[in-house]
Amino acid sequence: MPRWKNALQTNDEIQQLKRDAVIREAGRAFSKRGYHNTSLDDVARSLQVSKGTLYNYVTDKQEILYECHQMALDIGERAFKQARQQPGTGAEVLENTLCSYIELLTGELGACGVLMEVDGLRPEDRAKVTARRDVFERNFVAMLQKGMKDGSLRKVDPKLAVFTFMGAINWMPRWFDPAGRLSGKEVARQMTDLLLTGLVHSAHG
Amino acid sequence: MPRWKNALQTNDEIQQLKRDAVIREAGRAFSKRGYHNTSLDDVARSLQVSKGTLYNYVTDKQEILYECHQMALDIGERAFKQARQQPGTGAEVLENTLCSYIELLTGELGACGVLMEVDGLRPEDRAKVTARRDVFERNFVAMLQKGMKDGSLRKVDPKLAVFTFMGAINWMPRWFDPAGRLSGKEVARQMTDLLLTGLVHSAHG
Amino acid sequence: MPRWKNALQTNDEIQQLKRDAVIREAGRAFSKRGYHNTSLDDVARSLQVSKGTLYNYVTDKQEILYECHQMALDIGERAFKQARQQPGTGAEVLENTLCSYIELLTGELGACGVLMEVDGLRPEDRAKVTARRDVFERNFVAMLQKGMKDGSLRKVDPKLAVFTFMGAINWMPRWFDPAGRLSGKEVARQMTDLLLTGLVHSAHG
Amino acid sequence: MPRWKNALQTNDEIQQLKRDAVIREAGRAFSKRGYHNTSLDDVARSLQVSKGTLYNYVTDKQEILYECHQMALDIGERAFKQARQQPGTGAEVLENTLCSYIELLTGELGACGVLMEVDGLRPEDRAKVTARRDVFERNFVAMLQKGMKDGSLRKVDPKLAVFTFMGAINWMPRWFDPAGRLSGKEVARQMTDLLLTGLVHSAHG
DNA sequence: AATGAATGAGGGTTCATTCAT
DNA sequence: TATGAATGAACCCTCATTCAT
Repeated sequence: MPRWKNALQTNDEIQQLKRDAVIREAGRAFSKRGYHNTSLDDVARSLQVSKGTLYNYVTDKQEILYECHQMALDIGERAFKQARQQPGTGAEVLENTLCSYIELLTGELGACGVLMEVDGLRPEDRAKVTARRDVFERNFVAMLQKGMKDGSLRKVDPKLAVFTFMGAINWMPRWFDPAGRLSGKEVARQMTDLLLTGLVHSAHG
Repeated sequence: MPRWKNALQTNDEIQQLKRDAVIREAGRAFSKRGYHNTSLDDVARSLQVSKGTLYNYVTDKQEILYECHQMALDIGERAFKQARQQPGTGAEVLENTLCSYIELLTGELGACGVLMEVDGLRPEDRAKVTARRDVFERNFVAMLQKGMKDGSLRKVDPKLAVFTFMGAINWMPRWFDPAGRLSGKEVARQMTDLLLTGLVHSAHG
Repeated sequence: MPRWKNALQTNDEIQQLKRDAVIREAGRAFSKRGYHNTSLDDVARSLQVSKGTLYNYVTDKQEILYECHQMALDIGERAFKQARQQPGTGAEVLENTLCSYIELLTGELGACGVLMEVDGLRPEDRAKVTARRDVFERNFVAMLQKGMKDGSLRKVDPKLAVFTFMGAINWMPRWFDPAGRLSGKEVARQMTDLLLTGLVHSAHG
Repeated sequence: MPRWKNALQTNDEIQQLKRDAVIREAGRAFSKRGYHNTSLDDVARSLQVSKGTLYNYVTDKQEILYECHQMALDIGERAFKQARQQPGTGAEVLENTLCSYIELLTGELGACGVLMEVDGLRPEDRAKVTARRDVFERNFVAMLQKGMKDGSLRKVDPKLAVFTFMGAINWMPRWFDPAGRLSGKEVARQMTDLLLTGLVHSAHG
């Protein structure tokens, strides 16, 4: 049996944890102040290490941005997967998805605010990110269309609805305060309600 | 009678027009790519002049950003004023306001996307902008509360609702294409409907 | 007999007068704030013309500096010539020279302060100016040596004395105010006295 | 006992030494060619580092200028303090002061020539420098007046005398060569003598 | 692995100079 | 001749990145 019951992580794991910390902290800063507004000195200072140290864990700033995009997309896809596993009308699935997504984002606060920073990516990364985001948006659109088909959602322009929702959500890092009046769970619930109730077809029934 | 029926503008007017063009073009670029992502060389190239020429019309980059903020706030206030002059329930007033606001923004496309770039402002400008934006947000909140009082709007957290709306709206420059499938007027109508119907109390009647 | 008794100047004369005004005004500004601290916009504003107009009278900024140097050297040489025409001991000649020089400089206030700005000159001009200045300094040194020979001046290092005098004089534009307490003539008298006789009281006992 | 007898400097000391080197080198260049004539590229080249490196030690060019002013004023005040500690007539005190001041300046060659570059300072620094310089000049004037009162100095306009002395001294960086014919100490002695006793021979008869 | 000094490219800004009117 | 808009080079400054220790 391993000593310390494996509570001591291997060097590789430690490496990975530190790398994650860098990306997470950078993501938080990017979200709040913007990618170009944030210097790696800022990030290093937050982590109480020197700037050079960051380069032990990432190759450059663009890589950090890329990883942030991946994290944000991971979260979105996770929300989608979770929701799809539960049965229900299109409206119910959408509600679950949005609520999960928002709550997850309030937890990983850094991740979502970078979604607008596509220009900072290096071309090959941008292609990957854009492709993945397109899939995400198409899935989102499809989810809405399914709801419209089963009658649980009003018939609206699905793209416009997706963009509207994404805007409302992506704006969150600018105002959400984890230590504030409303918890992440509460914000997720209320915001979902706000966005959705308007969409539920029966509202006009 | 003046020559040319005054169709020829005076030098001062030309100056002003050029200055406006600079601010508008810069605003467009700021909105799409972000303030720090946009170099004045980019802006100058768009206008097909040299970078130095810009300085005949503005004192520095921060001033451009400030003017963009002012334009965006002007638009918001104009929308509020227009809506307030018409009678109606709180819900109706809100609907008019949102619809006007969104449509105006699609026209002045450059203006709205800068609203997140507060850090780039010089301190005294930031104070002015923040103050004005606070007034704007308070008015917005008050408008919601009035609607809740008269029963035309559901009772929700008004601040959260305002932030949600602002997010949806501020995201527009990232996807709206004036030459696209939907006109500005159409987008305004549909988006307002989407955001509001969820808020109308009667929806739950 | 010419019409108007020649009170009307020819075009060439007007040209020349304007050119002089440019150089004089620029010299004043260079003296007070330094050559590189002074933009041609500043000079143009002082003359209430536009910057472009200056180029009708001078080919570039370096030429203005060159002409200022020439003016300052003219003044120095004039002072020397005037003094040499009067008989007297070396001390008396020196006194006359210094006094004339200082007073002339207070009149042409712009000219003297540029003497330190040698680096701004274009190489060929710098060579000319340096050569002429060297002659001036050698004449100055020779004048001191003559006074030492005829016993009217103390034996000191003549170069050091010349540099000391030049420093005291070249510093004047930084503090002399034509509208101030002391007139140019008064300053010239007192400063000459101070430099020649010294500050120690007992020296005259 | 510390290793190497502390001959090895700490990092902080090295930092400080480098910062001093930057300021000193810049001061030398400013003195010889003027503040605006000197680019930081020039200074960096002199120190054989890149321009960006300078910014590890100073915040900006204006700070360098400010520190140069401080150095020059420090030297002046040190000269005053040293002289005041020794008894003697006003004339003797003045002689000691001038001699100390000049000699100190020949050592810190860079420092004195910047005293004319007040416009380059940022406003708050300029206020501090001006205030300190005013104190310096008032002390200087007071020293002269004391000498006039005790009869050891002639009665002359004390302000004019101070300006004359300052001009002679501030001009030094333009001609003094540490490797030249006269040492700093020698120059100090002779120049003080010249300023105090004057050039006229008969004064000592 | 961590540091901090050094580098160099890029962007904002000024200003001498040119040019069409 | 006078104007003022336009240009482009030069400079200050920031910051991502590298490297010796």
